[in-house]
Amino acid sequence: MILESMGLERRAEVLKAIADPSRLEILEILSPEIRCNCHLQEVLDLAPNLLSYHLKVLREAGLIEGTKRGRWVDYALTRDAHARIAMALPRDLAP
Amino acid sequence: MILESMGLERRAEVLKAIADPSRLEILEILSPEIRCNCHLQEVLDLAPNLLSYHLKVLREAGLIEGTKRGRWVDYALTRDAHARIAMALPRDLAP
DNA sequence: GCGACACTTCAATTGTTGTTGAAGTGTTGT
DNA sequence: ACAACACTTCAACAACAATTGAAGTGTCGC
Repeated sequence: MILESMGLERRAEVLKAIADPSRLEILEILSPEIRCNCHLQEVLDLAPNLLSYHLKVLREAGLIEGTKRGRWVDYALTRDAHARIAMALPRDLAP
Repeated sequence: MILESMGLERRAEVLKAIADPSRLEILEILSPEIRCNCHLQEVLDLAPNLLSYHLKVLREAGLIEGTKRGRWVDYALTRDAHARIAMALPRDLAP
């Protein structure tokens, strides 16, 4: 995907993905290191299926990706998570 | 308001405020210069009351402020709009 | 293979947000 | 004062997102 060509709608989608307390927390847990779903489960106090839902939202926004490892799934930030967020922010208002 | 003490909920609120195509556009119009509501009206193609609604959301997030000038209202980014957005973003994921 | 396990998906409900049309507030010009 | 104007607020509706409980997929150990 070419990040430069993100329209307003797509940018809003990325921002919506991070505009939720649980998902903010997930991103911050994943920011320094890869973590399995089970670890998120312990830390976050969410129903398993609800956690799955939030992970899906983040996946569809292109911010995280999961790789299966046996019964578990290891989640990590995508390589361009930073860039996607940067592109989504209002121009000249990024930190 | 002490920006450092923004909890997850409050941070998510700020992000929700900017996670909308119309509001992204408003912020970018306001980013270089102060603009009256009437100008936004012309540019944005939104019903007047709907524009008012979106401006209110941005106001309540502390990102813009309006000052009355006769029949019009001049809107501008707040001094700490940048900082609020920076605080709201997931740590270590800001550009 | 079978049952327990870890997670995901589905369908249904609830809760929030965006949008609309009508009424309200205050300002300008006559 | 009055009417036209610029914007805001209100109440109602539609669209969307979050949450729940139940069913589904695939993996591990016996």
